[in-house]
Amino acid sequence: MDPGFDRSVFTRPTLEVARRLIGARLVREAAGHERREGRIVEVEAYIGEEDRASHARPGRTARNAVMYGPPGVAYVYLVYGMHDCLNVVTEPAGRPAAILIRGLEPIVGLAEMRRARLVRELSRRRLDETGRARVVARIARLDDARLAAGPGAVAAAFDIDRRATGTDLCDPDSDLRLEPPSIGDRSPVVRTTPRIGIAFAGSPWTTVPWRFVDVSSALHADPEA
DNA sequence: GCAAAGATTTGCT
DNA sequence: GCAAATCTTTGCC
Repeated sequence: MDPGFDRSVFTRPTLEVARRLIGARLVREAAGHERREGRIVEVEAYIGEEDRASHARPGRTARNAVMYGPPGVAYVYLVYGMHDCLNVVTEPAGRPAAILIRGLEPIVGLAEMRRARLVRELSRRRLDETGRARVVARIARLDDARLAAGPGAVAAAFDIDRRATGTDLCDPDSDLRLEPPSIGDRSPVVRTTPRIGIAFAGSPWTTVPWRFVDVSSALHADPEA
C-alpha cells in the first residue's frame, strides 16, 4: 500500500504547505485506466476571505463551502466556463484556504494522460473533420513535459472534474490522492512569484508572492517561468 | 430574474 | 500579442 500524505501537514499555515507540496506526487488510479502519477512543480495559495483573489472572498457560498471544511480535501471548480482546476483545502476547518495545483511533471502513465487530454478536448468542442484532425495532431505532438502544464491541463490529464470535490486526498485508498516525494527524487528548487490571472484582485493581492515553482523542473526551464 | 465577469488555453493576426 | 470559446457563480435590480 502506498503511504498516503500526512493530513496534519495541511493544518499548517498555507504558505508553508504550498512549499511542501512542491515535489510531492499526485496519483490517479481510476478503474479501467492506467495508473497516472505526476510530480507537483507549480502551485498557488489562496488564503482567507480577506484574499480578494480567492473564491472565499464573498464569504461562504455553495461553491466554496468545501474550503471551510477539513484540510487535505479536494476543491475542484470550473473556470472560464471550460477548465476544471484542482485545489487542496488547507488550514483547520472554519478558515477558508486552498492551494491550486498549477503544474505537474508527468512521471507514470504518460500515454494515459495524453489520451485523457485528447478525449476531453474532443468532447469539449464541436468540430468538423478538419478541426478534429487538427486537435488529434496537436495533442500527439505535445511534449511529454507539457502534458500537465497549467491548472486546466492538470485536471484534463488526470480526468479530474468538479465531481472530485470532497475527495480525501490523504486517504491511501482514494483513487485520487497525494503522496510524499519518492525516495531518490531530486530536491526541488523553489522560487516564489506573484499569482497568475488575478489582476482583478487589486493591491496587495496581485503582488503577494504566493505562487511556488520548482525552477529545476523541465516545465519551468524557460526564463518566463 | 438578469447581467457581468472569471484562479485558462489555444489559435490567429 | 490579442481575442475567442463557454457557462457557472455572484451581485444587483
